[in-house]
Amino acid sequence: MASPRLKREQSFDFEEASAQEAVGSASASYSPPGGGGVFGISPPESSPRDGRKRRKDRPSLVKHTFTPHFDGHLWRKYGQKNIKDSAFPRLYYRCSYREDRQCLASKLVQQENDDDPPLYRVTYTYEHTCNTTPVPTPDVVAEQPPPGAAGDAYLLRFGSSAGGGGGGAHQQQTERERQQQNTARRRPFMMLSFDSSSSHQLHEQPHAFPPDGQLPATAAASSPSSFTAAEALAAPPPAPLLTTTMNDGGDLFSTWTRSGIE
DNA sequence: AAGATTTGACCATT
DNA sequence: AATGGTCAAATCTT
Repeated sequence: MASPRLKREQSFDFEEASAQEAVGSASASYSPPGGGGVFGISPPESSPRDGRKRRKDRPSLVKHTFTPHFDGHLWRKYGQKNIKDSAFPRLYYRCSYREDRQCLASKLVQQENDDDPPLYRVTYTYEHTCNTTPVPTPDVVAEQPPPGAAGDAYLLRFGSSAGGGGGGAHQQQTERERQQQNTARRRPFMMLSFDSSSSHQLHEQPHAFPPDGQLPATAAASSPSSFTAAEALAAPPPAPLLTTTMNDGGDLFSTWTRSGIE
């Protein structure tokens, strides 16, 4: 129509952000058909209409992080939608090389809390086939491998991507966000260097862990390198709930919930 | 000017 | 029917 653009006031749904969003959903976690990469992703096969594919057939990996934009890959935002069950909108990103390398990797970023260090739930879909060199991600995330590969094991990665080729790929999105949001409340990134030299990162959590929950976080302190599910398998907690808090020093905060997909 | 982002609308799935 | 996800055009920034 003649209306170039109707800037509609985006009235956010102030639903009081009740913490009752998908609590203990009986939805299955998702069962990947075959083995693949980290996601156990299967080839896209055929995409008649492009995009609109069955959400059920898409492998997804849910992660929690404070820096959803710093995962070592370049993403291009292609959409935003407000979810009914969430007080914050959901951001849709796709690999910047999607057209260049047909990288179907995509991710959904959704803010869960409005805490000082807001926690974002990132849902990765498909794996990167762009063959790009991921940059080190100074962030702490909790990965949940698809069931079937190793059962209900989780994978905690602290500052993953040890490669660090230094491709010099600056995150344009980050700059963009800073200008647009300009929250001025965000403190500089937390450089979490899990090195054996310093042992004051993962411990002294003010919050009490589950009685029987042997949080790998403690073990992580001992294992500066990447923490593998194998370690966690040593003592699988009865409750699939991981809650890692960070002390006032502002360092770490991991939250993993089994109800990733709803 | 090009690329990236934003917003609205359409469509697919549930 | 409702929600979520994606596409497309327009807009903005670099």
